[in-house]
Amino acid sequence: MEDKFKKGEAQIPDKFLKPYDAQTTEDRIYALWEESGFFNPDRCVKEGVIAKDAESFTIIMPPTNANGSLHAGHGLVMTVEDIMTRYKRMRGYKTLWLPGLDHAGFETQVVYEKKLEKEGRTRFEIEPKQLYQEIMDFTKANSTNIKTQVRKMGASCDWSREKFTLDDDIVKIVYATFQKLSEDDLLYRGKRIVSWCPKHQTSFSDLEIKDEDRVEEFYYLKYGPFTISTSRPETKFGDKYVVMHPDDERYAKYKDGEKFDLEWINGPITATIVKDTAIDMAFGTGVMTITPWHDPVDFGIAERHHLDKEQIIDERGKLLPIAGEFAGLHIKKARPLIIEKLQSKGLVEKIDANYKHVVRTCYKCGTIIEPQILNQWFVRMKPLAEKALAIIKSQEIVYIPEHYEKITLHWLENIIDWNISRQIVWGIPIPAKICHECEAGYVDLEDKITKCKKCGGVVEKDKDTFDTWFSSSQWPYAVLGFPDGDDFKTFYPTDIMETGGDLVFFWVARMIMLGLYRTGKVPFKTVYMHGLVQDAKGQKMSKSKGNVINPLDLTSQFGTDAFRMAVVVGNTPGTSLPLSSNKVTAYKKFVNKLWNITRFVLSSIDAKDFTTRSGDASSTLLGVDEKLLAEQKALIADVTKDMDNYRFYMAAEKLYHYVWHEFADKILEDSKAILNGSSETDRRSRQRFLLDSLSVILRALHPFMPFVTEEIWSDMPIAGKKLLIVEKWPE
RNA sequence: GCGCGGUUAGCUCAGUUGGUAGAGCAUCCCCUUGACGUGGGGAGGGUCACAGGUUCGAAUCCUGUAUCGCGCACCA
Repeated sequence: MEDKFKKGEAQIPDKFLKPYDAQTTEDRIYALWEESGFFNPDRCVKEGVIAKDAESFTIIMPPTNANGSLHAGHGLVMTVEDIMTRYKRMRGYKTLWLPGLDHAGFETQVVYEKKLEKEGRTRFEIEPKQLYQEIMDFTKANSTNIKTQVRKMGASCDWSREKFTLDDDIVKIVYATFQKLSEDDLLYRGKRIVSWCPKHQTSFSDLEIKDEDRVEEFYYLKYGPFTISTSRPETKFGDKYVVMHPDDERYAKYKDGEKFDLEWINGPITATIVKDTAIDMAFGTGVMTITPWHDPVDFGIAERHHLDKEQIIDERGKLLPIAGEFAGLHIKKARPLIIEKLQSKGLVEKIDANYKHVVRTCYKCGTIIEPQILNQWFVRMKPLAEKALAIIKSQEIVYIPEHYEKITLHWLENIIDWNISRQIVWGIPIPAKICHECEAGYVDLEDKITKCKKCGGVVEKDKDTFDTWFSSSQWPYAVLGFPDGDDFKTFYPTDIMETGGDLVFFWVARMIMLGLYRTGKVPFKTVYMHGLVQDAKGQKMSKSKGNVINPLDLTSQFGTDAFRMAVVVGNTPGTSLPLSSNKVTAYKKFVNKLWNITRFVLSSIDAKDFTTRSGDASSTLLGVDEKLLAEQKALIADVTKDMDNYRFYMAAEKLYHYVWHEFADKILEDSKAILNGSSETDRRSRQRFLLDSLSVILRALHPFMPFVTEEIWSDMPIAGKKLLIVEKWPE
């Protein structure tokens, strides 16, 4: 090894004679950053590395679900947001990246229920209070784990400001919003048809429903003088209204409100004719019977005509006494038996076995959603959506990529009221009282109401909890201490909301609406949607497919810097990203390349002669090096433009290409001759250029590869240097 | 049905106001050179899905078609 360096005069640190060891370096460097306090913008100002009057730059980290460990998607989030944060910090902004954890109501409860299932237990046998405590313990245990993992990713977020969605101050703000919505008549409790999952025993908003194409049997049944059709004969017990279009000439002789008797599943009934324009004359026979309790369209018709509504199926999916001999049977088992009976009575006209239609299912367990009429809290969305629409159209909030704007506008224009009640224990309890007698509900933050204002009946606490998105949609202003906190004044509105495209309605649109509603300002100026991480074959990662990549496996194998480069390069916002270990390997080689470039550069100079910064009197560059410097400056300017326009994939690739194929392959190779040459001035000029270039490269790569660059920086012979994390971005 | 995307080298994808098609990986050939073999030099490989249109000029803009995704809404 020694003779290789015989011509270099300089002594280089021993560590450069060995390969870069990411494992031991990363934890050490992260500890160094944390001790420095530079993740905290206040500390940066205090230490004099950021100007007191500097402009602020804020990213609120999407609160991580505290119910498991990080997956590859989190790895991408942490990487992209850290790149933005480190870049802005180096540009001199008062930079805040605020981390948080989400109790993730339903999601966490589902995870915990699976755990219970494995232990042979079920949530329905556990006292709500105990269940809450168990899940809280589970969440806390996971939180510690997750925070360690976020650190592993190199996230330079301000841990001193970390928040949890169940923190007292957050809950207080969520409650205040609930009350304000009520005062502004934007909140109501209503007996409305909601989407109910019979397995999870809770209602959902329209977003938690997944449509699924199915081929099923479609039954044509005789209903008095009519033929009706249905895919769900098990709901038909209580059907006593037969509906047709008022303009349908085939049925012109029947009048609205006319009654007639007929033989039905369990005996003779009296039916009433209803005329409604919701009927599609071209579909089936143009006649249908309705089940208002279990179908949204039927519910609408019943509401318009003030018809009776009867529950047929209970919360567990079993038939109620109205089903007569079938009562107590699960609908799945009951269907063939009901058809059998109908056939024996001669009421089945025909069965179409290949009926294609869409079934609404629970997005989590795939169980068929059973619409039910329930008393729930709803937020009137139209007025909130209108303000959001205006703001988005005025470009006060910019979407990257752009097309998410159109998708959002479309959703907002067709928005329906938001059911925020969930029948699960894990969440923020709804601060309201419900009347035992008449089911009226009252917002009651101070626990004062004791009697129903309508009927005088006894009231008790609402047992439901908020939809977790109701609290997370208030996250940006809640975590900053709205309305009086200093942070709120300094850092709100935030600059960027960086998240996955799958949350565009669930979270982003609702944050905009509630942010505008509570603070009168947008919660963020830019929405940046990263793509979903897929496996090497381009398939979505899922636990059931077994192709989930744990980012920590990759970082421990290849180093965090390599992982970060792999998820950034080639990842344009909004498109999905296939991740393979091949790609990570390629960037591990790049880390090694940078390491060896340093080894060459440091061994090429005489350190004691080069401890000053560029621009120093002794650093006059000769023509060739001046030209190289100009090219380098052009590259950096280009990269800076990419950074400012959120084209990180491009910035990273350009730097990679420059460092490897320009600086290493050409400049370093050419340098060998110059450094060996007889001209002292040529040699000095080149040495100066190499050292300055390495300084520029390290600073430009730092947001992408923070660990290895910081580690190398610590050995750079530069006078008055600080930690690289707070050095200036090159210009 | 309505809406939003994609279709570029074997694979994964870039291509920033229209100006001779790019990268990484893979393949093939050559090379122990003061750092790095986790390296260096070089090569092959694309009618930019298809058809029209605008233009001096189109991967890029417009129209249509095909095809693959995704989202939303639904008819009993």
